[in-house]
Amino acid sequence: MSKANRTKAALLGHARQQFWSKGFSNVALREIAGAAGVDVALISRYFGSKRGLFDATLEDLPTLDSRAIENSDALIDVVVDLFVAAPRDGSRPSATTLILVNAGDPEVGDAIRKLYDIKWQRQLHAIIGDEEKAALFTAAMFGMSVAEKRLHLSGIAPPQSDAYRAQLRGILTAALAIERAG
Amino acid sequence: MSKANRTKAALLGHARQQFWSKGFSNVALREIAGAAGVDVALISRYFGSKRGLFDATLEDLPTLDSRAIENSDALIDVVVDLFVAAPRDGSRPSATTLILVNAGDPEVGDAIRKLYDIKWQRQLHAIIGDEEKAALFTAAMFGMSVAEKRLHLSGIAPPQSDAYRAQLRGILTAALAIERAG
DNA sequence: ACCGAAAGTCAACAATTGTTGACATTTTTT
DNA sequence: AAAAAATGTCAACAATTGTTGACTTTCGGT
Repeated sequence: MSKANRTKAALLGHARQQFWSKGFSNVALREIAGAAGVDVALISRYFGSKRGLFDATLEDLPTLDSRAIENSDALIDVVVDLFVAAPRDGSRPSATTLILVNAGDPEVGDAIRKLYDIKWQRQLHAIIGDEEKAALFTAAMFGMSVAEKRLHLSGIAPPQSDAYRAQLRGILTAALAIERAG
Repeated sequence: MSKANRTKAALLGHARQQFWSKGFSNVALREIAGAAGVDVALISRYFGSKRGLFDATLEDLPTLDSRAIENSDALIDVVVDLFVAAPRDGSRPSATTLILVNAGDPEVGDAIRKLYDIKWQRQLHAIIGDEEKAALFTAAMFGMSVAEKRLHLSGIAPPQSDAYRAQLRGILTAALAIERAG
């Protein structure tokens, strides 16, 4: 890897870490450049603008591969594993966190929501086969993410315990079991 | 009401509307002052600082009165009513929205979470009587809030329809019904 | 070793933002 | 009506931020 590419990668890594945990507007480019041990000007050169750098981090957003998941039970396994496997040291904030911390930002909010729709919601709909259940499933996912990562509720089990898996599995299963309304 | 108090109230109202929908750091004081038809300098005079004005809006955070709610069934009714009654025109953003849009803000995030704990989580715990169920209940609440107000998922029913009430009631009931893990 | 491109630094910019103090206007009190 | 207090405006500040262009330094190929 060329020197420039290594620098780009370093910038991208720190950018993701910061943008995805504090939100687009709460991060100063000089922080990112400083963390990467490089001058701010390189960001403009390599990524065009702050927004360009942010958009580049969005490439890292994981996709739910609907072909590899046969039914709702398998889906729950995959999602639970994703949640449990996510590092808690802040080195790689989750996709749900990305969405949450940018929820109020008028500049990037729409772009993120659109991306989430394409990379997650459509696959969920395809797997679950019911738009309402897919929406409630998403609600359960984000709810757990907020409760654990943002509110730090003491009623949520430690993130890598079996009890946590059970809670997560419980609410996801329950969301899928809600019978159609009206 | 004195002239000054009316101005204070106007500033406070627009501040709440903006802070609670876009987040603390995404709002410029000149926007708020402009909306109130007054000069920015008055904010410093009446509220000390931007943070002072923000903290003043936090007084409006609704409290869950645990004494008036006898059991979990009544709790669900109250919460569903709160969600359905919330105005959707942005004039009075909900408490959940306040927390979500400020999730990534290092400056005010902690203060808000502490306040939520005092004004909501403890009451929920008292009513439900089980810390784990209270946490899952909160997760369900926030999940629905994200799914509807932020992600605008088409699988969520229109916010004031009976179908929406049913969805909300469904996931809240389900959260309380999850049997203890491990 | 030399040359040129690649990689990076530095200083300065314009815009925005929170905050402050001096000043003007309005309202109340004497 | 005059004085005084309350209310509000205005201009300027210092700090921060994204962005740009000119200048250095580093490095690979000849």
